[in-house]
Amino acid sequence: MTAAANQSGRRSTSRRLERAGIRDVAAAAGVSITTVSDALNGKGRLPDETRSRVREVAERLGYRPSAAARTLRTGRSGLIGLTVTTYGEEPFTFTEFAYFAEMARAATSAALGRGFALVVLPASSRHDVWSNIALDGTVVIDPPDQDPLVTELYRSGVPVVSDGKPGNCPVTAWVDNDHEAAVLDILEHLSEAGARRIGLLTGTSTDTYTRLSTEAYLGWCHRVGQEPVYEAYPAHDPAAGAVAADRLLARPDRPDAVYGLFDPNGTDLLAAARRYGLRVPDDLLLVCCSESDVYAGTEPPITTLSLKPRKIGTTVVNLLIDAIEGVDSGTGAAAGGRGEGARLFPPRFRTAGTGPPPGTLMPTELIVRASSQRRSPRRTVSPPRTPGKV
Amino acid sequence: MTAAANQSGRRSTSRRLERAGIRDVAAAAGVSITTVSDALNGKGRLPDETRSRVREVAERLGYRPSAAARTLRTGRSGLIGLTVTTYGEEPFTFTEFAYFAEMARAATSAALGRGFALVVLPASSRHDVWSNIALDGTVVIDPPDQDPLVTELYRSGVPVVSDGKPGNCPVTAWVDNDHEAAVLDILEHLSEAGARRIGLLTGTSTDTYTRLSTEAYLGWCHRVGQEPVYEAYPAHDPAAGAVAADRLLARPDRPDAVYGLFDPNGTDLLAAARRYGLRVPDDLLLVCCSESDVYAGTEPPITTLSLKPRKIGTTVVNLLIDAIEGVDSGTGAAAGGRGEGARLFPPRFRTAGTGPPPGTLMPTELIVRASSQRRSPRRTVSPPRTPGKV
DNA sequence: GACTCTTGGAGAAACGTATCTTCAGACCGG
DNA sequence: CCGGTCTGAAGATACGTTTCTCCAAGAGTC
Repeated sequence: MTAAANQSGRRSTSRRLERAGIRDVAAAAGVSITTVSDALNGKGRLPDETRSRVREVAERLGYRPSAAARTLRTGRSGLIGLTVTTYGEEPFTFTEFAYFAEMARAATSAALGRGFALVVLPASSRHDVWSNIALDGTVVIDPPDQDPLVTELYRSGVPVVSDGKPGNCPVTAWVDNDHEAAVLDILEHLSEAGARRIGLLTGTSTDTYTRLSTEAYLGWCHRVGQEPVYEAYPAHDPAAGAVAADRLLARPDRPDAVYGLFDPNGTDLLAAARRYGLRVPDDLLLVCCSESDVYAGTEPPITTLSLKPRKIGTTVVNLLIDAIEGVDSGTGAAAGGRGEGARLFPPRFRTAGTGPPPGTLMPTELIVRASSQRRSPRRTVSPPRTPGKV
Repeated sequence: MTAAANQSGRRSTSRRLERAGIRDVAAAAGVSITTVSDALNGKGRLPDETRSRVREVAERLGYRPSAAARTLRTGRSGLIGLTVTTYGEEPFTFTEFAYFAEMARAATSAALGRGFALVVLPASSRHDVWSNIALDGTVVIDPPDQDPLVTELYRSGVPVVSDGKPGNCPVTAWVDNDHEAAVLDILEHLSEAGARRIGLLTGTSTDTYTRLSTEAYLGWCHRVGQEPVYEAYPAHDPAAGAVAADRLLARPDRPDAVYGLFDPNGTDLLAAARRYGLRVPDDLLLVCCSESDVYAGTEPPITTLSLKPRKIGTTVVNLLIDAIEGVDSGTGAAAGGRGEGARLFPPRFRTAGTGPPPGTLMPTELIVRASSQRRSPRRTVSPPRTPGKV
């Protein structure tokens, strides 16, 4: 009795109803484990006849390779983390704003298309959950400065791509909109529509989006010679947004045009305007940043800035997977092919060419509707800003 | 030279920069890997001194246990699949409707609280992606009849809990609203507000929600003696929804009250009413099913039915994890502790007590606003229907 | 002083796959 | 007839844990 036969025999007596393993397939097909593995994965040198026979047997037995074993062996899980930011008490904002929802959807779809699946992981989740999952890489949305999580992941060799230009933490790559350009575009658009004093509804948090947008506004005010007129509120609190919108329109130096940085600002501003008897767009021009199409149906329809979350999600995931597959093939070839000599120059992961990580800027889209035009409404689209490496 | 020393020596010379493994920790702490494992996992019998020393060394080396190895050994990945339905061309609806978004958020949060993470997997995704992931269980949203995916998962021993009463496929458990009761509630509410002829805006798809709701409406019409007045459209197409809303109000037998089954119906109906010069609620009473709070701010505010997706998401996940942990401890004890004798009664997974899978009905909430009341608006909440096992 | 318990911990066997290495035989030119 | 190449496939090892089994030494007991 050979060792193999003994093993398979022991298996079959001690556990009956378990899932079929590769050994069972091998035994049933009368070949070795190696042959089964090769046949199923399209590797090795096997005649087509053997290959198809093995496949057939595997199918018949309902064989499903163990993902865990494969991951352990190959070092690849096919899993990508999707980190979502946490605001306040609520577990996480995920889908709080349409932006996240759209972005996550596109990211999931893009990942799936390349054979990866997404694991949703709030940044606030317990460390043990994080480290209990074999991730090939991580997408992180708008990491705060010095994010310890990102830093640890990056240091432990997991590629990290961020949506939103990262502050101080090292990432493999990042993707963001050109927020400054977008804000300047809008301010210019409002000025052309006749605005004399443009106000801003912004947030109190320190994420990149809020910061860059606000700075762009303040810089523009300074250049143009307008006194800044803005209200800031905690963006995660919708009720605070309504209050802030009201406050903005109640000021003695009430603006005649407002840009709101967050999704629900449009309706809030509209409601506030109504309360103060302001007609939009006649007395007040309105633009807000939103991915929602409800603003096409409001009275009047409101001009919105889209950050194109779908494009961003897709790009982020593709960059990440490029890094995952690139890293692995690169070190694999260098370490495997060379032998002892290579030790003099230990392969550095992703550190080759130390410099700022490559960033990509994505164009935004201004969807012009009635709320920001004093003349007849007409729908235009801003020319796409050329995306470029930075 | 002991075997262990030899091994660790070989390791350290051949691979320098790799992550620290449990062996490295053991060597550094001067103990065996068993002790390290026990110390870190709180098992075995070890004095606190040893435990803390090992923990400290592990911390110093930045040791992170390999999730893949752990999963392979324990058979548990800590991963739960979240299947989302696919409509039409788009990859998947996930977050298309606020319902899904809320439900997914609650599910993620609940899972995380119990140490599990969620993997988002469209039902349409390639089979190889599914089988490449080690899932401890799956949440499936509104599975169609005879869903092959669900059937295979269930048969291969993976617990499956569905959101939405499943048609013909076997599941471990399911959770759903009492859609029939909810619709009857609304029809009654509208009747009390003075409606003489109630119309329905429904979908053409065959999912449980659409089917049960429509049937409840038709049954009610039959009982009350009203001729049904409804329009159906493909729910995944927002444009078709607007058209259907228009069509419904353009009919010669125009209803004086409408219930819309899908989220955007409220605004669509409002717009259509405006087009036909109908005042809400004076000429037309309106209710729609939605989780969005934009309907609190419309003119007039619209009464909505909430399906309480958060509760459903939480419940679904908790049921699933209960099943996961229950199953495992059960078979583990039976198979491991008994030895040969147990073979006479092979452990059956989740089949004990063959009958319909346990279902849970969750109460819905009717948020009454101005659109469905002819008198002064007042905000009430329907008494929670008693949830019960079926 | 022989005995049982208890404590602290080591050894080694899985878990199920992928892959590196080896090997037997067929084929082939000289 | 013989060394070499090519084909088809088997053996063995490693991936990094967890856990079952077992052992040595000290503590208590009669």
